[in-house]
Amino acid sequence: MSQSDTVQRILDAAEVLFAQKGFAETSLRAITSRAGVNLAAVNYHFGSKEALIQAVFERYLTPFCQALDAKLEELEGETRSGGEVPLEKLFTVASRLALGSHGDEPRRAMIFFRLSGQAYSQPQDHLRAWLREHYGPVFRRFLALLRRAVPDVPPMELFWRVHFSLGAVIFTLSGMESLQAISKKDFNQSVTAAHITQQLLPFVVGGIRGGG
Amino acid sequence: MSQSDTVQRILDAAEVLFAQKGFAETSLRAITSRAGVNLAAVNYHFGSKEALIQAVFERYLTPFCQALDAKLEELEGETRSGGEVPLEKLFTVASRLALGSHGDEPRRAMIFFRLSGQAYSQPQDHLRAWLREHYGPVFRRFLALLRRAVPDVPPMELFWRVHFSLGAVIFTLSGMESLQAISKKDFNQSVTAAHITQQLLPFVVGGIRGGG
DNA sequence: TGGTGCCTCAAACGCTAGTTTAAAACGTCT
DNA sequence: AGACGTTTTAAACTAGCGTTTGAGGCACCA
Repeated sequence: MSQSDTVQRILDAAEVLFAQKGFAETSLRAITSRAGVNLAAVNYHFGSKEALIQAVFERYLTPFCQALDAKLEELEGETRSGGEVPLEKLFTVASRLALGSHGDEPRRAMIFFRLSGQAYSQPQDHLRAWLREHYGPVFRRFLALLRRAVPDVPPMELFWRVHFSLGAVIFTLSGMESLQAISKKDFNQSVTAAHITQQLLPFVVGGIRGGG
Repeated sequence: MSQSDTVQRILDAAEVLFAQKGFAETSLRAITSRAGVNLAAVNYHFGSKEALIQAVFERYLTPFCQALDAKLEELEGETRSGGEVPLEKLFTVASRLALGSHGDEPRRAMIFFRLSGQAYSQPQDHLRAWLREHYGPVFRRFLALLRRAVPDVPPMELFWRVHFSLGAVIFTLSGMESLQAISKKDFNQSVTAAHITQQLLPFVVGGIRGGG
């Protein structure tokens, strides 16, 4: 078993367990047991539990943000010759990337949204600060394109509405499995990632534009 | 120190600390220390930490849900003679009640929204199930009025959009203090509860109606 | 005054957590 | 084959957790 193998197995196990039970409620013993590695391996390879949490985020977020950044640059290029990117297209691009930029099934995206939800509801802002520092620029780039897509919405209100949208996405996907049960019971219809994003798009677009 | 005094002091301390640091990260020792009572008092008066968490929710939610239920009944009465309650009015009523049904400043509402966020991102659905069981009927009553306010939105989509809205609210108010910092820096404008709900209303209304 | 419930208190219990240690195993190069 | 840096292993350590215990305090009524 090579080094990277152990590291990857730990990351895989941690990703799933953190999403399932939260950071505090997931013990290193549970992670290493699931990964089939020794308990001490986490502290050996990552240094601490906190560092492991950051590593889990980094492994997912870095490819996604690189892909998003490239795509946004492409879109900026298109609009340099006048016009702006439609609101729907911006969100479609982002969601398609979030769901499929890793080559694996969108199940991982779900797992990761759950993680994000827990990161945000976490008190200590170590993690939040770290996320903002590392991935803030892409977010601001997205926001700039957004501003040109809805020029009639004042920047201040747009800022808030983007956060509202983020909340809708993360919160919903965080509570997926319970919502899945409700939805199945009330509407006899199961829930897929594609299905949810399909529902999300009109809501977010309507919300950003504002109503009333 | 009378009994109810100790109980209330524990609830006060727990409410703040749970919101600040989460359920798992808040120890009974921290709670009793802040409350100025003995460690064993929690297990004596509430039985367990889990029961204390439920008690915190109950103390807040019961008055709110009673007030909301009464208000909804009143609205139903108005519409019995034909017509339906406008979307804006439904949400205005709900938000006003959430912010002011306790006689104290809306700061408590913020604390409570943080709690809700943590309850939802929590893995064990003991709490979620308990909340649903106790306060589900009011929610369904609200949903029924909503359905009549936007008859052109299919029930399935409305169901999702309501959850998206809930997510927007809880997520935003959960991350308040960090958003406060950003907003102050970028827009030189501080953030109040009234201000946020004012921003939320058009977003939620637009989102529920849907755009695109 | 003595007894009866309710409450408080300091101390301890059992347990699990993250982390550390030192020896053993492994792979690689001379 | 032997030495060396890296990785794995089992075991222990320290700390903090929720909970329990039994003695003590306090108000109230006979």
